[in-house]
Amino acid sequence: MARKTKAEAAATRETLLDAAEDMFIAHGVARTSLDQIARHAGMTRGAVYWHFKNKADLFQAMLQRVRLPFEDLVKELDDTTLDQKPLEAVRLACINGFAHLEQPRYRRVHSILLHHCETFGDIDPLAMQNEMSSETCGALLKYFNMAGKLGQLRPCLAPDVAAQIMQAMLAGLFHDWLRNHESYSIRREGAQLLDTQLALMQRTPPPLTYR
Amino acid sequence: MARKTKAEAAATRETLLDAAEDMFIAHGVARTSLDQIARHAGMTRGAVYWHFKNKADLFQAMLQRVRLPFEDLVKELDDTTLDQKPLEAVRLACINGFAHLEQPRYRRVHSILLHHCETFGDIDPLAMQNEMSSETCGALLKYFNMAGKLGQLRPCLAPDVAAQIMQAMLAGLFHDWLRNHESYSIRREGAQLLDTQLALMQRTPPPLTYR
DNA sequence: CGTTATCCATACACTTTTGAATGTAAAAAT
DNA sequence: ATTTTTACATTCAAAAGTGTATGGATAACG
Repeated sequence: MARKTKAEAAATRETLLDAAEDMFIAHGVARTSLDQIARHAGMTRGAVYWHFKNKADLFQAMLQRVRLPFEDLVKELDDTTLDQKPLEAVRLACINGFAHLEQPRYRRVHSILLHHCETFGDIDPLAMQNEMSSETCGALLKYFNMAGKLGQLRPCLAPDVAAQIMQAMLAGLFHDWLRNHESYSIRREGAQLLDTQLALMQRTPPPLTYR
Repeated sequence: MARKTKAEAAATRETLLDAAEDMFIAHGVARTSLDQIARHAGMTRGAVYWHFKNKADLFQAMLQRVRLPFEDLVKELDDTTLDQKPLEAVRLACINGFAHLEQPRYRRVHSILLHHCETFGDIDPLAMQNEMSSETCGALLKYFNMAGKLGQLRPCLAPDVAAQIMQAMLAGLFHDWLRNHESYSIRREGAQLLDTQLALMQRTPPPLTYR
């Protein structure tokens, strides 16, 4: 086989990861062999074993293309006036997250992580989910604590419970949407649920139209 | 091998299913072979292939031991005074569901279904999750509609949105707890989140202690 | 009491997948 | 210009898993 240039080699690596996503979504991680991935990318297993140590290594490389921690979603907003409006910061960060998730690559990889793989090799998707979950909940707690101190939460609502509720709702919505993303848009549905929930939580809910 | 009595044969069948749960939890469905299941049950693959057609058949048999639709959780309450208190019906049904889930077998099988298996054979866990989800959401919608008609919901809260929010929160809580059930009790945490959420949703929230 | 169907172990053939070894033509380094 | 890596394809050996066929002891049945 003729040697490729550095750029070409990097491109084939990406091609392999794309093919892996395809196959993982279609048949699950465990049920797709490295040969199937290579064939779907128009190559052979030689290419796979050149770029990746094994299946787990390829899987990890695939995940590293889509990291998005909650705090980064907040930072992307870059709005200093949000310091006095923590609930609005949460809202915008979530909406920003929804927008990210509608990008095919993000959606697909997260779908694989949550719904199309189980523990294998040295990688544990459940541990990753726990990390994501606790990190999100911690960030939410920070903002709800601020909201509590600023008197923007309803008095009957403890900040930590608010954070847990919001975390659970987002996770549930996330899971549900990933299971059938073609049936609705998470930007629209998510925004509606999010706005309603935040309206229920804050001290003086603005008049939301019942429709 | 000597033939067993009918009762003994039925017992070995249960033993095999128990062993399958163990191995599925420990190593995932795809990564456990029928031989590993048989050995863990103190038998050989002959027993497995006698009682089940193949791995998918065994998997389905395992699932059939734990069905619990939301409507059944309501029926188990058997309280006719609940007709005028739909939100209380939802609350009790959820709490009843939490109690069910703390039974080891229920918890383990649902954990397998949600976190330790991917599509294989002719069974599709995602389709099952969609069924569970839509069924739960439909039941919730029924009760929130009643609550709406009875004027027990806050005016800014549309019943269908309320059902979706509640469904998402329950699903998220469910997923999170199944990932680390040893770190907290879903009966306690679930009840707290549930009560708070329902208090936020109903028209005249009772004074909840901030603590 | 004799026959048969059951319950499970054992053995065998087959497929799938993996990891490593080898080959090779061209890009890069010297 | 020569040498050395690189970027794969091809081939090979080994392991693991599956489904089936067969055997054997005995419970169940008439």
